[in-house]
Amino acid sequence: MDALRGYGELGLGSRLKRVSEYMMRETQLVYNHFNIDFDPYLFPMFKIISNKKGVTNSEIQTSLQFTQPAITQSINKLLKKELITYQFDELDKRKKIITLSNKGNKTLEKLKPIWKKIDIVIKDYTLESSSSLIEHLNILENKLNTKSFSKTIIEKIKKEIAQNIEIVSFDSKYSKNFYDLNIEWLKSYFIVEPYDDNVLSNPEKYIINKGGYIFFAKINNEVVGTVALMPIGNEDLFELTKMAVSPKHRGFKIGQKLMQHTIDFSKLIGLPKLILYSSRKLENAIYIYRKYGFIEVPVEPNCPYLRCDIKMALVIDL
Amino acid sequence: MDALRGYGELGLGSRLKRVSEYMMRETQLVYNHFNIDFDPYLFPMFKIISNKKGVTNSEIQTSLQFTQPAITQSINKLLKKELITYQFDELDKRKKIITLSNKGNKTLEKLKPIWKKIDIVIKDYTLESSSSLIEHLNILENKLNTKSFSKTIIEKIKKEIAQNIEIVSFDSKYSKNFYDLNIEWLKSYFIVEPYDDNVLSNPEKYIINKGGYIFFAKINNEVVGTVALMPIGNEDLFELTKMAVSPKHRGFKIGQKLMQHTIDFSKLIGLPKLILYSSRKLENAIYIYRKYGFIEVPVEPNCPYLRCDIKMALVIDL
DNA sequence: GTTATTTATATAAGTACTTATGTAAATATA
DNA sequence: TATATTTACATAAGTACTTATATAAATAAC
Repeated sequence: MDALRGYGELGLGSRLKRVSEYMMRETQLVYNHFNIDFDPYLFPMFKIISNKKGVTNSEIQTSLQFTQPAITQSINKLLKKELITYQFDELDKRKKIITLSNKGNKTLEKLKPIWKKIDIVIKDYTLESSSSLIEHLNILENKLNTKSFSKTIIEKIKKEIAQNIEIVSFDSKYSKNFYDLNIEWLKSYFIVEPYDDNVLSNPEKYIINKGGYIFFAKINNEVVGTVALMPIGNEDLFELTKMAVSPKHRGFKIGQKLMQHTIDFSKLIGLPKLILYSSRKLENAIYIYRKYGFIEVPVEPNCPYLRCDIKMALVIDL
Repeated sequence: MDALRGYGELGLGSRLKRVSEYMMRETQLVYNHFNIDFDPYLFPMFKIISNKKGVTNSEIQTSLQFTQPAITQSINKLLKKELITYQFDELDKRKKIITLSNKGNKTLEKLKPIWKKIDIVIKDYTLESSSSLIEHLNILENKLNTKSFSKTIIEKIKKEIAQNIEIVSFDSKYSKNFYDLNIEWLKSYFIVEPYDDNVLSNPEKYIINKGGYIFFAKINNEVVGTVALMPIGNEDLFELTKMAVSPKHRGFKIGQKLMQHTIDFSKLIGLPKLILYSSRKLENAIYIYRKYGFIEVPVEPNCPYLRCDIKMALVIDL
């Protein structure tokens, strides 16, 4: 099947190239997945610039052993992406002193955790003793064939992020987050009813002051999801509502974390039952509701939301 | 110095690429050195075509795991170099059945000994146990930095060729070789005197029948060099003359092999002394003459060649 | 038995480098 | 102090791939 492997040491050059190109492509997929505008080929240069705080074209060249035009071209790409800036050396006007831009520093911070995981995975794949370089390549390619490099990395990162989700209670400083997170899915799936806008704009008035609760999911201090418990009529009955996750952070099981927290909290304060109104359009949400034990019940005619076509209930085992 | 090395596993992709490109460039230098019109990037494809005797574009593609346009483009390059031919499959008119051309087979034969040496050198560099892929790359790059890959390969091949040089005595079938080999250096360094052309065209008449000897150096049955011993006046005195090595095969110590053989032969048949006429322009030749014990003697005024400005003699220790 | 899909190959344009060459500032040379 | 050389960077064009798309023959679907 794989002719190159059959050629042993003779095919080493072509093989190194193949593995390299595979890893580059896969790393690009990882960057794309996390919406980072970066390019694996720019890694060595970007790393040098970030390490040395002020380097010239030719300094990079001697560090990397690429040709000088390759460095110039990469610098131009980094400039186009606005990740670096430069100024001319005052003593030697030919020299361009290159540093990371603000955007570059921000991107660097986003890249660091990814690089960390890449390093871990490659170490996991390659820190194994073997009797020849070819054998090491075989080991590496076997592992890459079993499961794609990008998938492995992405899953590891997601897992770590999921573990670092923090759930916090309402604070007025989160009011804007509460509005933004909810208006996003409302706008994209339905039309925003005036009552919606009122509640979302004044969560303290409509939820907290009426004895309700709002929780937020945070990753590295960034608010990425929310959910609310709102008392309705009967003192013991609460509606689970206003659940939202930022589009950029979907796929990290943030919704499930919020749901688990809400149920745990309800148990803690002794709420016997939660209900919720939703729409069958929101398949992902319904999936989570069912997964956490919500069961479909008949929708009453005077349902509070126009978009509602499903009602679910969860009896809490106190 | 080498930033990429400092980045460890994280820089693996870029590093594999760097090593691969280095090996490709160096392999190209080896092919160029031996005047073989071939390209290291074409190796995997060419090898498949030569192994399978009749393959299609898509068969190559599945064997190599490159993209299909890459295969089409390489096929076009091989066609341009006239190394392959193709014909359409009779059952499926879309399929191009590709085979090596005559020129391709000849090139393959030239390539095989080079590939053998490349394999040996890479094995020498990489068949070493180590605890990680990165460490293996370090070992390889260290060795490649010590001495260039191309130089190592070229030297090994030359050494082997030098060991396979065969010296044979005159046979009329070598007459044309004798002429061609000598006329080449005569033309490029001097003007061909009528007497030269006569002698070179009729070696049997002018050398063999007069009691002289001609030897030829052969590599794989190809005549690559020659030298003659011609009796002059005195029965015991012979002139070493008409020494020539094909330009393509210079650097393999063929001249030295011919010289050693001539001296050994002279000893065997009891010649006490050899003389030769040459030109100081021919530095490489003079170097060999001195190396094998020839000592400069005064040039007589009636020197047989116009170009002659040096006479040398070797007294043979019988 | 026509139509849709798949397969085999070709073409076009883009990318990340390369080699070759150009330009301007700095430094060495005379 | 004028001129030659070196250094720092830029530009142009080529290469060995890539992705996207086209085309024609073969096969499947209806």
